[in-house]
Amino acid sequence: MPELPEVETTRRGILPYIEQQRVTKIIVRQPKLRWAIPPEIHEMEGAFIKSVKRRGKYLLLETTFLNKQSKSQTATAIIHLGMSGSLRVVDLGESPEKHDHFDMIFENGKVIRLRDPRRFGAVLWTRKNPLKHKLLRSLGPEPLSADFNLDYLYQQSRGRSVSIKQFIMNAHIVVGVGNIYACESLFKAGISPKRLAGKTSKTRYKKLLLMIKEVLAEAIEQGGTTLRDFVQAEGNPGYFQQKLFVYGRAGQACLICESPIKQFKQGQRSTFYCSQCQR
DNA sequence: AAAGACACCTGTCCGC
DNA sequence: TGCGGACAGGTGTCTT
Repeated sequence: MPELPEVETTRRGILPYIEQQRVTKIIVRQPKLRWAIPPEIHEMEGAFIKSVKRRGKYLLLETTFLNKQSKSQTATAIIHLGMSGSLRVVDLGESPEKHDHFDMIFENGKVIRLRDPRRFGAVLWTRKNPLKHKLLRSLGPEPLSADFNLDYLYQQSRGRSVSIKQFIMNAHIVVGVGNIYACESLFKAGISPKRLAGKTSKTRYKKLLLMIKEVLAEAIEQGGTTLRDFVQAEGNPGYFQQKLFVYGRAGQACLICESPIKQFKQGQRSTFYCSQCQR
């Protein structure tokens, strides 16, 4: 489900309900997600949410609490939504449904509920700096930051034999560019997804860089993309799907040149593109 | 180091 | 209606 804009939309959605709030109870109905939810997650009970951050598609809920020796301690819940996960704000007393695996209940009567039918998501708990966690430490730069710039992107691409689409979807190169936004960015940049990363000119990368930033920023503004069941934390759909040029439009006319949008597989993922507009 | 295949799991849709 | 198969927004891990 979620790419970076959906995760950011979720972050902004839950933030006002939980920042500085105290967790009163943690409920784990199904611990078997991508990795088992660790039992230590119950250390959250009694903790205050100090911040709600995001790194790539990982949500970071930093907490402070008193440990058994009554010493102030910090730990962070790391939450990933996988392909089908969502977090929403519900009121205490609302019954969980089939795939509602995890609840964080707050003193203010609000509940943050994780629903994830496919269970590719994760809820982890770390006392270290979360950015040094195994899953986060080797991630590439944030796409909307100044660290994701032309010199960096071009240098990284040299010597790479993968397609440019797979290259920009590699989280060690840049985080947050999933299948939808990879297709859309390449379309807007006029670049064929089949082009090889290592043989693409700096001029093309300049355009691509701008389009990745533009597409992601706009998708965040629109509240994410709703394909099937994505809902924001407050239960509203995202609106970016109304602006998709190629994703999910195989066989339909290109909105620019009217030639049919093509679909094929790259590294097990569907790619959508216009062979006229993208070279 | 880089690239490709595969794994995890459920729901939905399409063709017969 | 039912059934089989393909497909879906992600990404760590294992093998080459």
